[in-house]
Amino acid sequence: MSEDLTSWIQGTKPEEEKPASNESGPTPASRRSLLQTIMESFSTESIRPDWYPRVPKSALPGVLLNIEYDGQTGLAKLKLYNPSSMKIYEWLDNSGHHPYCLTDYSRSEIEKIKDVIEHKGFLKMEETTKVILLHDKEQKLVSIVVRDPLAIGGRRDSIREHLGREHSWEADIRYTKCYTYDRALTPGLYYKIKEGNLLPVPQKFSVQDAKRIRGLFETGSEESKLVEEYLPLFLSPAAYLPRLSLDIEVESPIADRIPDPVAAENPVITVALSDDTGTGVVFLLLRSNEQDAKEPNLPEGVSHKYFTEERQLLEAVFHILWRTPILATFNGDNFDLRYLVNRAKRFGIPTSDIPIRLRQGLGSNFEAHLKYGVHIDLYRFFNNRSIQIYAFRNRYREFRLEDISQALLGEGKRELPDLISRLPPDILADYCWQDTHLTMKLTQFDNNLVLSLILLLMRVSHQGLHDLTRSAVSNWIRSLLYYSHRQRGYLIPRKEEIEALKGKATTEAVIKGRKYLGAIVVEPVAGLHFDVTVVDFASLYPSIMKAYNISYETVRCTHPECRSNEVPGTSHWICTKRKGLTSLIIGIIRDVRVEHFKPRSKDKTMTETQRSWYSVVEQALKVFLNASYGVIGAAHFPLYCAPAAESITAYGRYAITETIKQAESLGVTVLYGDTDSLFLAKPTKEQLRKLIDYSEQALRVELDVEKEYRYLALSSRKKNYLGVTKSGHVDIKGLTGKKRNTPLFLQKAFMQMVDILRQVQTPRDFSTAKDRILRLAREHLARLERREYPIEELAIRMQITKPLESYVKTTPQHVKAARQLQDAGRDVSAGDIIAFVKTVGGVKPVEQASIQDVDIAKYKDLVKSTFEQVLDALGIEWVETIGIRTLDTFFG
DNA sequence: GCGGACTGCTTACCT
DNA sequence: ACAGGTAAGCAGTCCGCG
Repeated sequence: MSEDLTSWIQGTKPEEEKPASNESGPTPASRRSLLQTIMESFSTESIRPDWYPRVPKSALPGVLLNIEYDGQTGLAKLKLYNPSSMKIYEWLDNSGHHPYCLTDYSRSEIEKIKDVIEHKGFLKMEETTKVILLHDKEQKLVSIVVRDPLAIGGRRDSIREHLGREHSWEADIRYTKCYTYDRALTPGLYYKIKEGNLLPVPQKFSVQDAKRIRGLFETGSEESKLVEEYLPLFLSPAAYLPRLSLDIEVESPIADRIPDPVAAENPVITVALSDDTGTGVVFLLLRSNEQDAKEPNLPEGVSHKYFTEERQLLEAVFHILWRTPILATFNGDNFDLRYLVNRAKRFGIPTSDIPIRLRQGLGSNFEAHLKYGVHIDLYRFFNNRSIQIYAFRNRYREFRLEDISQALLGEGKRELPDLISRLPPDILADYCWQDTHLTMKLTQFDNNLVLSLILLLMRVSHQGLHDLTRSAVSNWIRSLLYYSHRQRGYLIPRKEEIEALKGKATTEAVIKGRKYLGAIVVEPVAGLHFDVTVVDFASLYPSIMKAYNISYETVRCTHPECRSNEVPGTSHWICTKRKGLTSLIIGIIRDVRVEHFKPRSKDKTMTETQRSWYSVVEQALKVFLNASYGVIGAAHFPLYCAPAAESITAYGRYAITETIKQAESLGVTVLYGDTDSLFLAKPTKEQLRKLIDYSEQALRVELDVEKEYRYLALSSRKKNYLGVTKSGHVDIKGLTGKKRNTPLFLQKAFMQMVDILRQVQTPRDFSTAKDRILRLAREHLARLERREYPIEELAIRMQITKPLESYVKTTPQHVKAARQLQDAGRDVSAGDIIAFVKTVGGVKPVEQASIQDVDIAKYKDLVKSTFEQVLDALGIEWVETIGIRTLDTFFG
């Protein structure tokens, strides 16, 4: 398609280039403030700058941030960001690329379909040859090229409808994606505009890293070819991107009710903006009775400005947003930016002066795009489950700015002394500034981890920032795989084709309603165990995909001679003739992560900056790896293939059961295990080595020593244990005391118990620990009896996961409480966490309850079951803990 | 009319 | 809109009970 771009990525020598462009960019300390620079234009320029859009014939290198479709010209539009000048440039496609789809009809057959040939968007037909992976053959197809994306799909009379779905391929890929893949674009890397053309800017990166990574793969292998494509993505430094953050406050006369961003009925009273150098500004609306307001006390570098007219305040904000290259908000998509737009409309500010474009996203979500720059809504990014779990290891468990910043920054929001509407400007300024400041800090902590991660994920998935930060991991993987199909000339199959050819799963899941059998959880040996070694398979499922060549096209392939290559425990077989694409890609990512980036991210001989970069790459790759198996087994995924997913878990079960057998034959007792891990009782070095060698040789998966416990407390419950490592770190898994819905008083009591256990060194120490735990439990039961805890600490906090009215089968307690809140006039929507207490008659929302309402007996039961999970494992009976005599007192 | 046994629903967790 | 497996608590149902 585009020779210049692809050839560079394939590794031909890039043209000479000055190195300036691939520096990480000026750091905040050494450059001028972005916000200040923008505000200097206040006096000389109008709201919307006359230079917008900036579409130069030649421009400094910039990071490719976004790929959009320009409705006016009907062309793909790229946004590039040059960090030194802090300016965005646009580039419109000049290659004549057009939307298209593929069909198996011949030219002459198509000519008979008048609705296609005479379609107003129809341009031309082109013959092309594609590889059909499902049938391992080549096929001639016709590409139908059209003027605009809607001619292909999205309307009732679109071409794909006239061809018939079963005769059209690749007809539901968004045009911006289609363009990205065909032009081999990598968002997150540097490009430049030269004489009107877009050119990649080669990045210099560590020769040593490149050499080491190349060394992981056999010369001439498919892996070694593909890894050349990946090297620039993994190794080019992430640019430092100057940026702004924003937060607004809106007057709201009713307590507990968030102002409606659609109606936008109430005035915007405060807007705070910050840049990454710590420079900030707070705009304040002075209401009539506030003319002698107290001056706000803001940090150095943060100024404030009063407005008496709201319209002027909005216009000042818009003036800044027209010049903002990257804007970070927290929930700006659905609140701040949306509110600003709708509020501006009420004032009659012309649309052409509003720097924000709102778009309906999935569900009830809105998206707010900046017309000039790009907008990251951190709320949406942190809400991404893969980011929460894999990148941030579940460090935050709720998604409010308060929770996330406390967890990641150790700093929270300002406390509100009163309703927003009743606060004087100086307090509002401080409150609003803090939110803006936290939002900025979330993009900066750990060496700009969040932005670097976003850039890496953009590169690997070949998606622009806007889509990347707003879509889930299945989307990222889909994009990665579609890109590879296009690059290699493979036809992207339709979902129905895969299902029709491969069929359904053949095993039966343990859980009713699931599609196939999953992992094995070993029955724990209840009790206290000293000196336990945990071994686990490194990235088990990705390793299996790699080692056993599992992809949608290789499972149940069409070659009769492959049928003998059976998957244990299933009726499936795997291709022996062709390497699967998913298997190839995931295999490379696995090897590069496990063998290169992960060890280096922990290597103490590296500088901190180096380690942090290795760690970013490692985390980004982990996200793709961890989800790669899941998406194949997800029915909505376009490359869904149940037999492939089922084959992966089947090999997983095979690996763990064979390893258990081997351990036992070596004389090692297996105490517990889950999916890819085994807990071994006092194994010797020799036994461990033999076990690790065995899995490598016989199973072709890597087994590593994961950790060593001084002691491990196992109850008879699976997925429940407490282990103390040799270094004194306590691992707690699955225990009630750690769950977020456990009342706070009990979480604290539980942590006190954990602290007692942390100090245990030898079996002898347990009798002291036992006494102390006994006293602890008694103390808390007595305090309950005396109703000493603040009622908030007794609250059970549970999430409403769907709209309240769709709880029709049963009415769980948190839903009862939520309905009471609703009756009292509060909005409750999916995702909200409801805090309630158990009362004698039922439940009450914590806001409506007093300590006297609380049903103490129910809370004692909770204490009992929480403590029991640990005591069980220590061989202590609860009755024994409380003491026979006191039992009557407490449970009489 | 009531309690125990049972199933199903819901949430939060583990890998 | 990544998967399946497990624990826990409660809601709702059925059954037996002179």
